[in-house]
Formats: sequence, structure tokens, C-alpha cells
Amino acid sequence: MKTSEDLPLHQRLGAEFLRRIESGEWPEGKPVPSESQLCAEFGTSRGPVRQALAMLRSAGSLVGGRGKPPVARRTTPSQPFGTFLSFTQWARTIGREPGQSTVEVARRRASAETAVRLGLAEGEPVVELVRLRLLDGVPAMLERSTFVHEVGRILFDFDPDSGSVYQELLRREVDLHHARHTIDAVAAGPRDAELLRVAAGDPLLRVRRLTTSRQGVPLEDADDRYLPAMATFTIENTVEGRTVIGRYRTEED
Amino acid sequence: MKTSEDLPLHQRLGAEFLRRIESGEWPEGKPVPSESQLCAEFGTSRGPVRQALAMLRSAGSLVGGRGKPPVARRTTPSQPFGTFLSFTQWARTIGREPGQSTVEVARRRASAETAVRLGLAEGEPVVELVRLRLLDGVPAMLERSTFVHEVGRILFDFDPDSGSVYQELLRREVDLHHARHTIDAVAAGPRDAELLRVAAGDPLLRVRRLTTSRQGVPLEDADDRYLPAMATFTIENTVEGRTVIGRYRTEED
DNA sequence: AGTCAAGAGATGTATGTACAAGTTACCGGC
DNA sequence: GCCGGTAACTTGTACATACATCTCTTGACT
Repeated sequence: MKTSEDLPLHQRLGAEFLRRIESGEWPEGKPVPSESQLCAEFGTSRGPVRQALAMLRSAGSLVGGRGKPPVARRTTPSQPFGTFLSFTQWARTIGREPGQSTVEVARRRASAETAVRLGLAEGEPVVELVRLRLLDGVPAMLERSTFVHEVGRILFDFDPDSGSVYQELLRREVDLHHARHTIDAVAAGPRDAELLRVAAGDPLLRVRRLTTSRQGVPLEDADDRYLPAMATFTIENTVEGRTVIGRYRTEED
Repeated sequence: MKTSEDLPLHQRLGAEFLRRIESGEWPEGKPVPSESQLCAEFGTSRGPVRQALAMLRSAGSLVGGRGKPPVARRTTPSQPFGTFLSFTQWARTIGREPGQSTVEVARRRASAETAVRLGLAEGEPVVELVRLRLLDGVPAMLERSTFVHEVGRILFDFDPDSGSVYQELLRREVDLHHARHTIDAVAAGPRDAELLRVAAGDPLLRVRRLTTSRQGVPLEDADDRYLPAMATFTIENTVEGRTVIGRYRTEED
């Protein structure tokens, strides 16, 4: 075959099947064509067809089977890594204009806590970045980010008011690969309150983020404090173990 | 074969491989034996071995491949659905003793908001359950749960002080299949403050949960308010799109 | 008309074969 | 000694086949 693209057959089949589900060509809740029919239609053997179906199954777009043909199911897509990591990208996906005003960018020595989290010795140089993040010009989040020096020094060649640090780091081929977000709630401190323009003591949604490279080397330790009125996090999971995550603008439904 | 269990071959292989990774028998970061070696060891063909490896690969326990043998990688396991849904199960996994004192269980008419979320008409009967959840006897979370009547009526035959509502519902074959958790922060109201023994206005971590059946029919709408000192949520994600979630006891690291 | 069993058809599982494509190590030529 | 090509090995992809197991329908029997 190799008509359109040069991808392996089962990947092209998977993409085609997914297109049919999302376009409604294979209606949600109704059984999809049988494997033999698909084999006949694409002139292939059962193997690639089954690989493609397995892919969709693990993504949750197909359920059922065993005796009867599986049924299609449209699923809410998980937000991609970049969207979840970058405030700028996230803001755009929810149709808002991101903004930022840098409070501070400084090279200093790692505090005890930070050193532990970043796997450094206390006193090693790190780069701290504090920015107030805006949505459509309104304060939404206060970001305190600490980078290991090797990564952070890039920031001195970069104007953090001009856009996405995340994209700049990617462009410089920093291997941001894995992130762990820990979510809790804190009361706004005096500094938080002043910058976010709320009263001291008001509840904030805090996300501490540890970003690491592919090998697990810590690169960034961040403390983001959101106004609860501006953003929420969602987790969707099922008994089968599929999980999708998202960050959304807060709004009453 | 069928020596030990009656599971399909590739599932037994997958379980065995996973055991070897987690036990360190296949050290992290080092290549695992080649497919042919595994075939020889287990006296099977390449198919089941590859299925098992694919399973581990999609779970993130194996990386690499194509030409060189894949590399083992221990991953933090995602908490299973039940652990994430049930306070009782969760408490046990972190080595604490769960407890609860029921504040109220009542059959009443759905408010406008609740009706929307549960997909009911305003005024339809629902069952509301309010419980204070404890960890080792200390207040940790205030749970306000609203069930559709068909599910909630089960609760009248059940003592909610005696343990896990979730397990009871499963036992009665209620099809709890899918849950969406929305996380934000709120200030403790007077009632929250009194029950959780904090000051009014203190920050609480709020998780609103909509639990649905396999077909997507809403069954439960809940509002859980955690003391931030007692629990945090974590999200781990990678560029490849794998996501694992967890709820943990708060502790300084 | 109702019930149960057989059978057709579907997916799940497993084997064997073949070739393509990538990685590594070795070995000879310069 | 360095470089480059080749050979061996590994995984990725694809096909053909066979049988197990489950579902649903059909049809015969009661």
C-alpha cells in the first residue's frame, strides 16, 4: 500500500479508525464492523487490524468485545504534557490571553528544602523566578519557580515577560520529560495577597511541581498558587485504570 | 502448560515480568533479556512474550527498543480506582485507621444545582449523606454526598458509620465505573469549621466528584473538603502521555 | 407458544514464518 | 591507530493458520 504516508500499517489503521469514531462515522454506542470486514476493506490480515483496535481499546475509545464486536465510545482527551505544564499554552487552549509580570529573577544559593527536592547540596547555585501570571490581564496565579543552575542560566538570556519559559527551554533542547504535581490548599501569605490582590488568609490552590529529565534528574521545583476562582484541576478515572487529567478555568456549571 | 493459574499465557508472562522488574531481578536501567531468550525460557512462541512486553511498555515499565533490548524502569503505580474513590480503602493503604461519624443521612428533593449535575429534574428525590471522615480518630475530611434515589435508598439499609459506603454499593452491584474529580480550594464555612475543628475562613482542599455508571448515567455528586494538612493529590505525567494519579497523606519531605 | 440445544459467527489466544529496520561488535584496509 | 563496512543479533511489522471461548440466532422439540 503505502499510499498516503510512510507510517506502519497498524498505525495508519488506528488513525483511520479513530477518525471514524470522532467523526461519528462509527456512531457512539454502536458496534463497529467486525475484524474480518475491516480486513476485507483494507486488504490486510488480522494482525494489524487487531493492533489498531487494541490501541483504541487502551485509549478507551473502544469497549466490550469477546464474542460481540466492540462498541465505539468518544472520550474526553487528556490534555497534552505541554498544555499541562505551560501556563501560556494552557491559557490559549481555554481561549484566554496569557500575560505575566516578572517580580524577580535571581541567581542565589539553594535553601535546605529546595536543595533536597532538586537533589542538590545546600548552597549550590540555583535560579529563582517569581512571576505573576495573568488571564486577560487579571491576576490568576503566582508562580515561584526554582531551576537548577544549568537550566536557569538560560533565563538570563531570555525576557520572562515576553512569553513562555517552557517553550524557550524546549527550544534550547532542555529535556523536560516528566512532571509531578502535588496539589493542596494554603492560606494567602502577605506577599501572595498583595500580588494577587486578595486578602491575606484567603484560600489559594497550590500546585507544587517537580519537573525532571528523561533520566529522572530534577530540573525545576515550582510552587504555583492559583486563585480558586480562576482555575481548577480535574482528574477522570475509570475502573479499567484509564486516567485523564486537565486544568480548566473555573466556572459554575 | 496451565501450571499455576488459569489465566491466558501472555497475562501470566506479563505478571511475571512485572514481578521481576519490581523485585529488582531485572535491574532498573539495564536491558531486559531478549525476546528469543524469554521464548526459550518459558517455552512459548514470540506472540505472548511480545503481548506481555507491550503491556508493560504501555504501563511505562519498559522503555526503548527497536534494535536494542528494552530497558526496565520502575514506575510509581497509579492508585487503583477503588483506592481513589473510597476514603476507607485509601486510609488503609497509607497505614491509617479510617473512621467516620455520620452527621446526616436524609431523603430530600434535589436542589437546582444538584439536579443539573445529576441530570435530574429539580425536586426529584435524592439521598444526601454528610459524614465527617477521620484518620486515626482525627478529623480529616468533611464529605457531602448526594446520590440519585435509586442508589441512595440502599443507604437506608446500611449503617454509614460501620464502614465503606463504596464497598457496600459495589456489593449491591451498583455499577460505579467512572469518576470525575474537580479540585479547588475554598474557605471553611461556619459548619465546616465547627466539624473539622478549624477556624472559619481557613483554607480547605475541595474535591467535587461526579460518579457515573458505565453508560455515563450520574449516580453520585459529592463535595469533599479536606484539611490540607491531612491529604494532598498528586498528578504525574510525561511527554509520552502516561498519567498516574494518587492521593497521599500530607507530609513534609 | 415456550424452551433448550445446536450452530454460525465473532473475538481471544497461540504458533510459525518471513522480512524490514535498527544497533552493536568485529575485522580488515588505509 | 583510525575509519568504515559488514555480519550478527535484536526488535518491529506483517501474514497465515488453528483452536478456544463467548454471543446470538435459528430451529427443532415439548
